Order: sequence, then structure tokens, then C-alpha cells
Amino acid sequence: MTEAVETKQDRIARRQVDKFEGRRTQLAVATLHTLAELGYARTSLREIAQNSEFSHGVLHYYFTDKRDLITQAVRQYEAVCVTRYDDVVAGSTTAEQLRRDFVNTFFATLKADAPLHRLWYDLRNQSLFDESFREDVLEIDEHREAMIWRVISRYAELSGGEPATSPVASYVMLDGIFQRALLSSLSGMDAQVAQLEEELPRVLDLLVSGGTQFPQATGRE
Amino acid sequence: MTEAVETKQDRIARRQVDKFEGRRTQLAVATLHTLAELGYARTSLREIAQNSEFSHGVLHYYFTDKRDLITQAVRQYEAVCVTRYDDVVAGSTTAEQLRRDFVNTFFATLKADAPLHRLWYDLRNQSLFDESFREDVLEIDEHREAMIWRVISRYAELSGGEPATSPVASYVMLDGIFQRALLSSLSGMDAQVAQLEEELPRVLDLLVSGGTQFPQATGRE
DNA sequence: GCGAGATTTGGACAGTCGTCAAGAATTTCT
DNA sequence: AGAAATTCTTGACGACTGTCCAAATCTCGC
Repeated sequence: MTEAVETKQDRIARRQVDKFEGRRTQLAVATLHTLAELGYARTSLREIAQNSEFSHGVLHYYFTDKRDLITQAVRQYEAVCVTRYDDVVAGSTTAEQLRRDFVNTFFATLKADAPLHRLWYDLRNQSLFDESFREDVLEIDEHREAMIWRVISRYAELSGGEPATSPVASYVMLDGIFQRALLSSLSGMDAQVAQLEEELPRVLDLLVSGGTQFPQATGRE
Repeated sequence: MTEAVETKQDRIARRQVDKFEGRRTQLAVATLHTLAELGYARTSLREIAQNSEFSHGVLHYYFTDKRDLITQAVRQYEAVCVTRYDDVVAGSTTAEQLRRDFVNTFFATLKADAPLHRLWYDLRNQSLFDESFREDVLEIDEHREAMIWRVISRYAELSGGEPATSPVASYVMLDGIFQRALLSSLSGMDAQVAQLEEELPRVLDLLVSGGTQFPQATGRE
């Protein structure tokens, strides 16, 4: 039988593949940092390499393309961003606590991860021009929407209300607030950031108990 | 007196200045179209010149910089975009009519001017990385906010309600819906665009009559 | 219609870009 | 330890960028 030999070869091959994948993610992380710093338009492969411990040639050893590299970096971003409010949802036992923790986390990540967030908006915008980004962008946006919907539906549950809008509407409205707060924050307009922070709890109430209730209150469609 | 002579020279000089400014706006329009087509990251001066009837060298005769040129193009955009709902506000006599006309205009320009809108979001995002764009972007965003607030406050007036959020919150929430509808539209996800269109009237009601009323109902602060 | 000034052209420049390949350096296997 | 395979560096390439400039063309007052 060749089984024993194959498993041995497989082990070797798998270890090599793992190492290969390890370097890929390592370089993807360096790419992510460079993109967050410079934005898509001004990020070059040589600049990415300088933010890693390798030279620029190695990027074409691990990635076929610049597109391949950036796509991988975007996927790295997703892993970081998409579970941001899960602890808030899991750890809250009252509506007031959930609302407070959500608002705090919202503005904490706004300030702490501002470069990463502006990168996301940059890449999402690129997908409006470059079709090859669209698939990944839409998938990440779905996950972000689901993340927000977990907050909204849990808040409705705890407060005894019903969501007032669809999942997608809830997400994009809160995302609009986040984008504006990000722009204000990076522009040093602290007063406006504070105003939005003060107003966000009221918006949350608007989205779950205000006005006519959203017809289909169940999840995605 | 030299007055007669000066007015004559002035006439000549003014005509030349007018001609100069005319070319500037003409080239700024060509720039706007190129940017809307390719996005900021892939727009080059030679590409802009090809979309005009001149050669690439002439751009440095009328503009000092690439930045100067793009800034001028952005200002061109503002003139087009910022009065979009004024007719809707002026021509509506009932809340129902205003709501219907607003939603229709909202999705009409979404589809008709999609390239222009994605350019705006592209440039607004650039300002997150490039400080030199921020001033113009913030000014345009203020005008857009004021434009939306005219709709919201008029709708509140006609419906006998009060705005439920601040001007900035109303604007960014509706803008979030617009961005998402734009992405969905460009991605061919017509069902989602239709869903948002169907939901927008309810969102509008949420923003003026739903939940607790916004404390300071007057204009900008 | 002439001539001075305004306008436009097209090429040259110094950089930077993504991509690639040849060879050095390193790791891994026997 | 030596051989084989891998990983990484370095330099080169053609294409493209923003900028600048000398010369060609055009405009318009006289």
C-alpha cells in the first residue's frame, strides 16, 4: 500500500502549505496596515514591502497579483471587524445596558481603529468603480449588516419592542452615522463627534420602538 | 483723466479673464466626467485631456496643479448637486406629496447620475486620507446636510410633526441609505434597490414623527 | 493684413509603478 | 554533511505619472 507513504508526504506537504499560508497572512497584515495609512490610491507594493520585513520581490512569490494581495488584505480586515459587538450582545441583560455598551463600543472603535475604518470605506468605494472588488465587499457588508442586526434585534427583545426598519436599513443608517463621525473625528471636529455620541442612544430607540413597526421582523431575506 | 483709457483696458482685460475662466470651467467639467468614469485612483491628466478637445499640456496653462484641477472639478460638482430637492420642497403642498416626490427624486438621481454620485463618495473618502481635500468636502457636506434638512423640516411642517433627530443625523442616515442603494444599483441588485425604495417613505416618517422628538428643532448650530 | 500677445501643442524630464527573472541565501530532507 | 528544494534579494524592463518648456498656432487690436 502507498497509504503510509502518502500520509507522510501529506504531512510534509501540509506543513509547507501551512507555512506558505502563514506568510501570506503575515504579508496581508502588512498590506492592511499600509492601506490603512495611505489609502488605496497611494499604496504601492514597494511601500507595503517596507512595512514588512521583506523586500518587494517576495510579494510576487506569495501573491499572483496586486489585486490578489489586496483581496487577501480585505479578507484579513473582515476577520477583525465583524464580531465587534458580539460581546456587547452576549453580555447585556437589560436594554439600558446594551444601549450604553453599544454606544461606547461604537465610539471606542471609531477612535481606536480610525485608520482601519477609513480603509474599509475606501475599499467599499473602490468597488463602485472596480467590479473585481465587488464580491468581497458585498460579502463583508452582509456580515456587517448581520452584526448590527444582532444588536438591533437583541435590543428589541430586551426592551420589549420591535425593530422599526429592515435589517439593511438599520445597518446603513447606523453606518452613515459612523462614517460621519469618522470624518468629523479625523477632522478634529470633536464637538460634532460628541453630539453624535449624545444622539446615538436616541437613534437606537428610534430604530426599535419608534414609529410604525417593521412588517417582517425576522432576519435576512 | 485716465479713466476712459482704464475702462477700455479693463473691458479687454475682463473679457480675457472671462475667457480664461470659461476654459477653466470647461476643463473642470471634462475632469468631472473623467473622475466619474474612472474614480480618483485611476484618473490621470492625459486621460482628462483625452476627454476634452485639448492636449494634456494645456492643463498646466489653466491650472497650477493636479490638485488645483481636481478641486475645481469638485466645486463644479457642488453647483450641480446641492439644489436637487429644492423644487420638491417648493412644489409640495401636502406631506404625502412631498414624501412621494422626495422618494421619487431620490431614486431618480440615484439611477440617472450614478457615476457622479460614486465620484462624490470617492472624493469624500479621499479626504479621510488627504487633508488638502477636507475643507472643500466638509463645505459640500454642509450644503448637502442643509438640503436634506430643508426637506425634513418642511415635511414636519406639512405633517404637523417635529423632526426626531438633529439635522446632521437626518442627513447621514438618509445618505447611508443612498450609498447602499448606489452600491446595490451598480451591482445589479435591483431587488434590494426596490426594497429600499419601498422602505424609504417609512424611514422618512420615522425621522419626523417617530419616537421622542428632537430637543432643538431649529436649524444648524 | 500685421504684429504682439495669448493660447495650444507635443515631446522631454525625472520618478514611480507592477511585474518578472536570475541568482544568492536559507531551509529541509536523506 | 551534502544535495535538493524552498524562499528571498536585487536589479532590470516597459509603461505610466505629473510637470515643465520651447516652438507652433491662433487671436485680435491697430
